[in-house]
Amino acid sequence: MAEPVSPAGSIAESLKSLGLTKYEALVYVALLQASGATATELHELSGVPRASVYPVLERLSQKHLVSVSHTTPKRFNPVKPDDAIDLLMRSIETDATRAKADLSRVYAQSARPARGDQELIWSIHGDDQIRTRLLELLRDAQESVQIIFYWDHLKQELIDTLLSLRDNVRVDIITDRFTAPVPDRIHVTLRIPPDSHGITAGKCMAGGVFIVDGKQVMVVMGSKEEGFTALYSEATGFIRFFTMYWNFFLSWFRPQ
Amino acid sequence: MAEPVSPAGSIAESLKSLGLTKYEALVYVALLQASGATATELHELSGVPRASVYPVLERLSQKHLVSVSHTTPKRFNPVKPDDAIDLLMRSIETDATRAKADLSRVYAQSARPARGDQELIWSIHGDDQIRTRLLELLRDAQESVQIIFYWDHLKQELIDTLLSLRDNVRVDIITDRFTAPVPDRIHVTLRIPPDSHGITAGKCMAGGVFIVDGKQVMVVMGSKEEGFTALYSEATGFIRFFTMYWNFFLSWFRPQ
DNA sequence: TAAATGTTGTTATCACAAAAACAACACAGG
DNA sequence: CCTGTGTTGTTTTTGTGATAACAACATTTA
Repeated sequence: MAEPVSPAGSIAESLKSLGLTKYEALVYVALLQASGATATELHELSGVPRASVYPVLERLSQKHLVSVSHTTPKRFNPVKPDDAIDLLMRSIETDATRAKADLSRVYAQSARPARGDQELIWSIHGDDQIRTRLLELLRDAQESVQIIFYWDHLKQELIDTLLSLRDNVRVDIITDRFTAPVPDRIHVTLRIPPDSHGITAGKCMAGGVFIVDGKQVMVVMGSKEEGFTALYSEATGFIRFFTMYWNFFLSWFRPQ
Repeated sequence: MAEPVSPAGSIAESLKSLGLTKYEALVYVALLQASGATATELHELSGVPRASVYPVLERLSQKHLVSVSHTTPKRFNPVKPDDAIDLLMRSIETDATRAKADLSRVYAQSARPARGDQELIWSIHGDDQIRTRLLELLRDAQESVQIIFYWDHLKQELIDTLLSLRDNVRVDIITDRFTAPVPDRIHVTLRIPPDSHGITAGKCMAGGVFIVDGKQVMVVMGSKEEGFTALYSEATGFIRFFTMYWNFFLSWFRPQ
C-alpha cells in the first residue's frame, strides 16, 4: 500500500510552521476529507483523542478555519484550503512586515562602530546568507579579486557581479572548468587539483576562496547535501594563509 | 521616559509568529543593537540568562540569522534584518505553498457528498471568511436575492457581485441608507428600523440578512469592535423565519 | 610563585506552560 | 436500557524558560 507522496504527517509538518499545532493540523486535514463530519468521525479519521477534538475544533474555529453547525451532534465544515492558508499567510505577513520595519529601525539607529572585525574569523551558515555576503563583499572590491572556484552554483550571478566592478579592479580566477563564456575582463587560469587524495572536487564537494583587495577573505566549504559553511575574515594571518594557498594553486598544479 | 512605539517586547511578539522563541527574538534584537557582541554582552542587553544565551545563539546560527566568530570570547554578528525576515518568510512560504498543494489535492479527492446541509445551521467566524462565503453565495443565485442591509462595509463589492448576476435574477434590498448610486437592476427599499429599543443600527451595530432563491440564508451579525459572526443555513425553518423577518421589515417600518 | 578572583563556555537541574493523552460523568435519543 | 455525544477533570509529555554549578583559562594580588 503505497503511501501518498505527502502523507498526513508531512502535511501536518507544513501546517505547524504556519502556527497550527499537531492536533489542529490533523483534525483540519481529516475534516477536508470529510466535510460536515461530527467530532467522533474526526476523532476516528485523525487519530486525535475524542475529548481533544472539541477544544481543537474550538481553536480552529477561532482561527477561522472551520465553521460549526448548531445541531446535536455538532457538525463541522472546513474553510477551503486555499482560503485557509491565504488567511494564515496574511496574518504572518503582517507580522513580518511590522517586524521588518521595527528591526530595520533598531538596526539603523544602533551605532555600529567600525567594528573590530580585523582579528576575527566569522562563521556564516545558510546558502542564501553566504551568497548575499559574498556578492556584497565582491561588489566592494577596489583593487583586486582573487578567486579559487570549485563551486558549481552561482556561476552567472558571480560573473555578473564581477563584471560590474570598476575597470581597474583586477579579477583572477582559478578553476577546473568554466563553462560560461568568459569576458576578457576576467583572467581565468585552469588548474586541476590532485584527485589522488581520495575525494575528487566533483559533485559531492564544492568550495571556493575569495580574496578581495588582499584585505578580506571568504572561504566557502561544503556540499549540496549538508549545506554550506563559509568563513570570513580580515585577520592578517588568515589572509596570508589563503593568499599563499592561492599562489600555491596557481603555481603547483598542472595547467589543463 | 517614553517607550518607543514598538518596544523590544512587541517586536518579540512579531518574531514569535515567524517561528522564533521569546529568547531567540530578544537575543536577536539585542544583537542588532550591538553587532559583534559577546555572549555576556548579549545577556546583559537582552535580559536573557547568560547560560541560555549560548544555546539560543546556536539555534539562531542554525536558522542562519547570526554568524559566529572563532575567537574567545565568541563574538556574534546579526544577519541584516531585511535579509533575516525575508529568509524566514521564504521558508514559511515554501511550507505554505506545499501545504496548499497537498491540501487542495486532499480536498479535491475527497468525495464530498451532496452534503446534508439542509437541516443544519452553520456558524462562520472571521470577516474574510464571511465575506468570501457571502459573495460565493450571492454569485450562485438563480432566481432571487433578498437583502436586509445594515452593514457599512462591503458596499461596492456587494453591488459588483449583484450586478454580475443574470438579468432574470430579482434583487431586492432593504436598507436605511444607500450612499452609492444604485443601478436600476436593484430594487432598493428604504426602511428605518425602530431605534426605540435602545441600540440604534448605527456605527456600533451592523448586520445583514441575505436570502438567496428562497433556499439559502446567511445572517451576518456583529460589530466592528468584536468582529463578526455569520449564520448560514438551508434549513426550512430557518429560511421561513428570516423570510418572514424580511417581509416584516418591508411592511412594518415607516418608509423614509 | 602561589593564592585569589573573574570570565567564558558548558552542563545539569528545576520550574512552568502548552499541548497531548486519558478517564470519568451527565445527558439525550433510540 | 444502551449507545453515543458533549463536557469536565487529571495525568503525562514536551519545549521553553530559568537557576545553579562546574571546568578551563586568564588576570590580579599577596
